[in-house]
Amino acid sequence: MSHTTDEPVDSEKRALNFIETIIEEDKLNMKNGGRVHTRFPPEPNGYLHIGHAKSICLNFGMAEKYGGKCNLRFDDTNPEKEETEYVESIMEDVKWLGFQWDKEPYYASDYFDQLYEWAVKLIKKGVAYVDDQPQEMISQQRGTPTRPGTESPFRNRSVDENIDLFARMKNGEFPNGSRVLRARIDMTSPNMHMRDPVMYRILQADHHRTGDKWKIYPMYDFAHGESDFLEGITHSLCTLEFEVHRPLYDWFIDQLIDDKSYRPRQIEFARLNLSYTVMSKRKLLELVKNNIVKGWDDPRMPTIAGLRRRGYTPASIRAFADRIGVAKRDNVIDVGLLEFSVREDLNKISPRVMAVIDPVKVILTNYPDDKLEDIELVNNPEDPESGSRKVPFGRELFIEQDDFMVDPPNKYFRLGPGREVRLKGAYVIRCESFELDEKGAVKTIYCTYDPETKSGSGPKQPKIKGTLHWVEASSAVTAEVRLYDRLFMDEDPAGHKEKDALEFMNPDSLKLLNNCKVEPMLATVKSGDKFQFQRIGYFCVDPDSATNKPVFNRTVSLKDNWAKVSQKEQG
RNA sequence: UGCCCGAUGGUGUAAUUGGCAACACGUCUGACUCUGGAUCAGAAGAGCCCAGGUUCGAGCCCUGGUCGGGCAACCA
Repeated sequence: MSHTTDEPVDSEKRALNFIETIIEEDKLNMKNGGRVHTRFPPEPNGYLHIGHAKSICLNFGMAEKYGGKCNLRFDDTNPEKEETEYVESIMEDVKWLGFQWDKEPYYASDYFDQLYEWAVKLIKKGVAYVDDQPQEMISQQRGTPTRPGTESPFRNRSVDENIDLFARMKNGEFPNGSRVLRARIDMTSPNMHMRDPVMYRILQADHHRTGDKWKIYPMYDFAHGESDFLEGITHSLCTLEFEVHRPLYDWFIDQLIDDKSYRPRQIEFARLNLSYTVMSKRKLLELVKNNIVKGWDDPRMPTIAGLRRRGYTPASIRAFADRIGVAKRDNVIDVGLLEFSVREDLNKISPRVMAVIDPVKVILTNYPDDKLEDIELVNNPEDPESGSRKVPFGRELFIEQDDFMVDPPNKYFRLGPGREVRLKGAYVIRCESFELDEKGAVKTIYCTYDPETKSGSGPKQPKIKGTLHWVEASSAVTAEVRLYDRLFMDEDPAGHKEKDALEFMNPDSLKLLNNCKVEPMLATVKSGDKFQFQRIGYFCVDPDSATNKPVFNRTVSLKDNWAKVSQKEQG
């Protein structure tokens, strides 16, 4: 009963998921020679999203865990929707997630010749025929889930006639849509997919790889199982909606291949749903087309490109995929879990910096006018290797508006008239007075500092509850910060029968802050750089940045207990 | 009136394959803290969709329901 080889390296005897259980059984029984070969088979007609990431992690993960291989295969059987642009973005995303496919990417279109040959073989066997009927007629004859279909009048054509017609379809002798090749199975099958499914349609369209070579294209159902077979796939992992297709795939292979020593096995799992977002390509496309977001890589999008721009790390997405598990029941995963996964990773790796996103000026009335001193700050307390840096400190500073209240409640550990607070890494200051502008907003806060309390070296180190982050005014760099929130206000925006998801858009999903003050070092930051803005959250440099004009995307906020406490107090 | 899946704390996933339900996130306490972060310690929360049956014993097996999802593109 011992699993002879390939025990998972990460030890931790975590329970197996149902797919791992199947794979281990298959290996034990030496099915397909005990090999494990999976594949990730996207259609290049859109950008990958977090749901695909689940599938990618699963497919590549199983191959990795069991010492097998995983192919990247583009299911490009519909030339009307597919483009090279998508092929490239998909490859980029898979690599970025940290996976390497076996050899070169595969394409279903590489098999068009083989598929054609196989179709002819099925015709010769008498299990495929050309149907001259229009689409509507075929669809009508298919019946409904509860009513059997009826047979096409062309179903019993001679093999010769079928061969001839199919060849002429291929040669482009017939207009689009005028004829199809169908499998001859069973029009009364309780499984709709077995009711003489279409195998080939006439489509005089240029294909992104085969150009104008083909006038007919195979349907996904006829290409997919065969592609798996041709690549030696052992475990074909896909989402639940293909469960009812499986008998068809098996039927095709059994008709085509007599030697039963090797067969791919399809295993279906439930697709990922994330709360407060939509996951279908169609809906995501709608968001892009209607300019609700700024593109496929808008940081609010659940696309891989969007998450990347938002500041998510590959490791965090892999950890997320790992945590959500795989099963067959419908699920809606709390976005909070995704957020937890980034925080966990970013907490370990991101340098802490000082940034005030909603600044208010503080003047230290007893601090020398022209003096600037260097304050030494630790880069990342979670990572001793990360060292420290110097940040200027002076008489005029910025702190966060939120960190000052004219009339603060008891549990507010920050600044207010007469209150004391520590400036991170620097001194304890005391608020003596403040000044309001015409609108009644706090304009300037006047404080005194206690030179004896300098962080570390000062003789006085009083216990102070509140510590604030700050930025020295004269050296501060002005930055733009983009605060993102969930795109939808409903937990399951696509789950309403009578309402469109777009009715649940969150009007505040993007908040632009143009006058943020950040420490000098951040003037020369690079796109993609990640930081923790002390006490605020994790931020990532957006490609829109320029030297001295950095733009930061908020990846995720820090957990905020004060927000909870203050909310409770308000009732 | 058809066929195929599924049903375990708020969410997701487990249960050595019949022996009184575990883990993660979340929630709540408390400790610690120059990030109200992190970390650490602890707690609450399901009696496993329902009803029968098999069994000494069932979340795991059987039967019948209920509820949820999928299936009727010349899409994938």
